[in-house]
Amino acid sequence: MRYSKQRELVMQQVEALQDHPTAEEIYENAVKQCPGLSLGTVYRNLNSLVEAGRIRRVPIPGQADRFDHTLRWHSHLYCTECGEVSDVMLDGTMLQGLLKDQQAEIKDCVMTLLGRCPRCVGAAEQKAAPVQPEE
Amino acid sequence: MRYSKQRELVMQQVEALQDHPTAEEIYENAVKQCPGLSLGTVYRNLNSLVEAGRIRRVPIPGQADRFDHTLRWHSHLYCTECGEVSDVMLDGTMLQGLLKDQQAEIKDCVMTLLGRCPRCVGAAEQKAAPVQPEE
DNA sequence: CTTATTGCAAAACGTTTGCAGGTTT
DNA sequence: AAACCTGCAAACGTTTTGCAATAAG
Repeated sequence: MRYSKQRELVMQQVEALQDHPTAEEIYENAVKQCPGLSLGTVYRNLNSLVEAGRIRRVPIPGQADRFDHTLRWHSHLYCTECGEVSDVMLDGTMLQGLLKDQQAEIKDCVMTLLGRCPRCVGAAEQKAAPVQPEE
Repeated sequence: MRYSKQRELVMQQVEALQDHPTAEEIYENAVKQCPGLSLGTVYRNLNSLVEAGRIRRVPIPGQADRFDHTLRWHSHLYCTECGEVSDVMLDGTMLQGLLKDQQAEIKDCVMTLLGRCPRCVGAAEQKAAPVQPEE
């Protein structure tokens, strides 16, 4: 990955705006320091930074993705009242307690695991070729 | 909620297609039994069925929402290889073990909790009026 | 008869992409 | 000079919406 002023600026903004900004918010702040910057470039750079593992993507169901400078594993609480997204430190054993938490009022939990299903893992073991490989 | 042929058909399809269908897939199957049905109507009915608690929405990051007839709490595994979405029975204490599961290979976990953050819960307790209430 | 629901088409939304020109190495 | 990166604008896929017509209670 080659250096670019725009990418470093995007990286800086994700670090500066600690409140899980959207691409749009990052753009609005970054364009002040780099007039002419385009939203498309912000999206492209967010994608490469996520791919490079320098930032994390935080998908909020039904809304624009948000981005997070914190790399360590954690969940997010989207407040259905004020719309704020806050960090929730969570490592498995804490989940059960969390769901009964007194402070936050958890109404629902949207969790999607990404990985390979048992069928694909099994297929790879046996033939080193996956079931229905795609793009 | 008034009865409608289209809504019951959508409900039927979500129950029949157990593999977490998208709105598009539900439409393609339903239109066979109801020529002239429109995709907009399918979306509208999926929304009211979710709101009524008769079905569940399953958001897959970066993809179209899927829908699920199972109401009890569970997570979903989106296989990054074959694209299939399967159910994962999961109740807190199982999470830690699951993340080290031998069968499925979990690469990432996208979890968003929905609820009210401590600030909003606190505000409601004190003044019975929330911080920045919205729609 | 009143009002929810429909089909249609247009638009909204977040995001990606093709291209021609500019920047980095 | 080669490859990458940019701005711009157009296009994308998913979902929502305004409207006049239809169907349910």
